Amino acid sequence: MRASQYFLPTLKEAPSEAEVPSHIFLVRGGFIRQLAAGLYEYLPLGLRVLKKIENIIRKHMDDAGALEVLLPILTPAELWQETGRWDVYGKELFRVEDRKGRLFALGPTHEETITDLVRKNIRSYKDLPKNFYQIQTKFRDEARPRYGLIRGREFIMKDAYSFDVSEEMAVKSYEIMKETYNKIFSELGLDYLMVEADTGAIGGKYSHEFVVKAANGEAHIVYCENCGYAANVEAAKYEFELDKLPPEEEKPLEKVHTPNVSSVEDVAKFLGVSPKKIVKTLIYILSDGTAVAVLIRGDRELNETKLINYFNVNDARLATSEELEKMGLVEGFVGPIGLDLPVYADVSVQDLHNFVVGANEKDYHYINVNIPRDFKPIEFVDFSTAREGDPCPNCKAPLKETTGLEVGHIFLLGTKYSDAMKAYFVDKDGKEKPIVMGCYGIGVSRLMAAAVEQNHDENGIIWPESIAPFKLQILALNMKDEKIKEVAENIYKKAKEKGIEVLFDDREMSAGAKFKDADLIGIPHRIVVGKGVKNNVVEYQHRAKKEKEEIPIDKVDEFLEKLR
RNA sequence: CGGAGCGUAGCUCAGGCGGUAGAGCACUGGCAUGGGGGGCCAGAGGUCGGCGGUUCGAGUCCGCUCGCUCCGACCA
Repeated sequence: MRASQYFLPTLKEAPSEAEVPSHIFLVRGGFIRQLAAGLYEYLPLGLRVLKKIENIIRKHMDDAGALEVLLPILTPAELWQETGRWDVYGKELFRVEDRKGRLFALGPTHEETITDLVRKNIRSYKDLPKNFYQIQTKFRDEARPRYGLIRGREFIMKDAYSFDVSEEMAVKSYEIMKETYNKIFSELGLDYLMVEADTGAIGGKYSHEFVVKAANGEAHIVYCENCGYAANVEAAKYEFELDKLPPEEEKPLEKVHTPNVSSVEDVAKFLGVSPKKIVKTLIYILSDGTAVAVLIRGDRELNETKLINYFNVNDARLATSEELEKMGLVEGFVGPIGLDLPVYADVSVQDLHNFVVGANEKDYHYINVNIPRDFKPIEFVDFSTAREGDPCPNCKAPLKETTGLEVGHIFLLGTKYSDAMKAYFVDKDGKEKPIVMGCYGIGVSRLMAAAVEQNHDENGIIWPESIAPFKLQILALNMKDEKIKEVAENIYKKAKEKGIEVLFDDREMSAGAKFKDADLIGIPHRIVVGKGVKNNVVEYQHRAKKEKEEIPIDKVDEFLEKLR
């Protein structure tokens, strides 16, 4: 491709709305443009990268026996109502109405559609297993789109759905996808982790996330360098047994005056005790309307995902000040003793002795509280958010924490959707059974951003070889110099003949501008044709490296052969 | 959805005391150049996000509204 005939609208300055490296460089390099919040246009250069990513995914999905389909973006509301997600999915679902007033959703994911297709067309165990996938635009009306391609309202996703006769077989399908995903992310050249995850709104029995390590990532991960355990902090088990305080003899319960002292830090300082001996009492309102009290040790953070999962509700939120007041509670001094609410406790509170809680009275706390002498929680549950330094649930070594971008997520769904939508098959024994499902997503457009987050320097992008828009870039530094032009044209012709994807910068611009553009765009291999032609040499440089190498013009052919 | 910031040329931004708008880069034509966004000359480009109000007069003041971004909540 000749740069003079291509479309390279590169920018010298970062657009004011861009904050993170991937957003800045993808816009500056002429890969994407923003149309509106969370909506991006893919320019020719950007689309080349996107297609490369898609094709790597496609190749591995096909190898794994998955079958590509293409489902409508519009999905009838009735399907969403069947599974109940028309209401559960909330405002994130883009809803549209046709001329007759029939409601549709712009698909944010396609469990409903694919399950409908399967229930209408698969009747027998002989038709199973099946795994269908598609690569398509998805729509989610994000409350806060951000970071360019990392979180858009319209984005490209590869979604796959497996259908099996039993959970045992579904686990096999799941394991095949796990392996396939590892192949895909390896080939993409990314530094990633596979982590245990929560299933969230998609639901299901268990799931794994694939997370690309990145400073700007929204996923919080703990991992163990010793045994390889890795999990999203939302899903990571908290190994409290190793974090317990030593046993103590019970002291008598005492109410103490703590004027204007309510936060854990303040109470700890005021009473001269460790935050580990203070127990927070949090009042949560579950989405079914019930209020519960949840206790957690002062140094731990409650994990709402674990709370929601435990109570099996759609949502949970902290009670507001007004609600606390209505219940007769004093904000900042809430405690479990004499509390007229169901009390649950995080495991961090188990076997804790002589601790501090609010006294349900302004400016008073109880000290030397002990379970079960002073109160008794209904149950001890793991509600704690995992964090750096916690013991690994497998091997007890201290966990490390990191942030990353979730680029893939696989779920063993079980029969959640097949039950709701009556997707049944007739088994060998002649009985009708629900099909057991799994679903598997990859954020294709987000991957493009993730690759840049992980591969850039101060001058621009350094594309991994497998997804670079071109493999080779030729810079002719002075197109008015006949010799330079001739040599460059010749190399370009040869590279094309060898089937190398090459971008030939034949534009009539200053040399400096060409170098800057080349660095920004980040094509891995670069041949510079400049004043060296007088000595019959051209220069080779890899985008990721500083060193330059001189190649005699008559050896260029061999050199290109190596690039093939 | 809560909190904050910002909308002026294609891009990045200045002007803000009310008196009819500027820079750099980009763009067009020309010249000289050609190894890291370099130089010179000439030119084109704006209902100052929108609506309404105050005023003789509004980019500037006031109200509303739309858009974009950031922090948080939420979310794959």
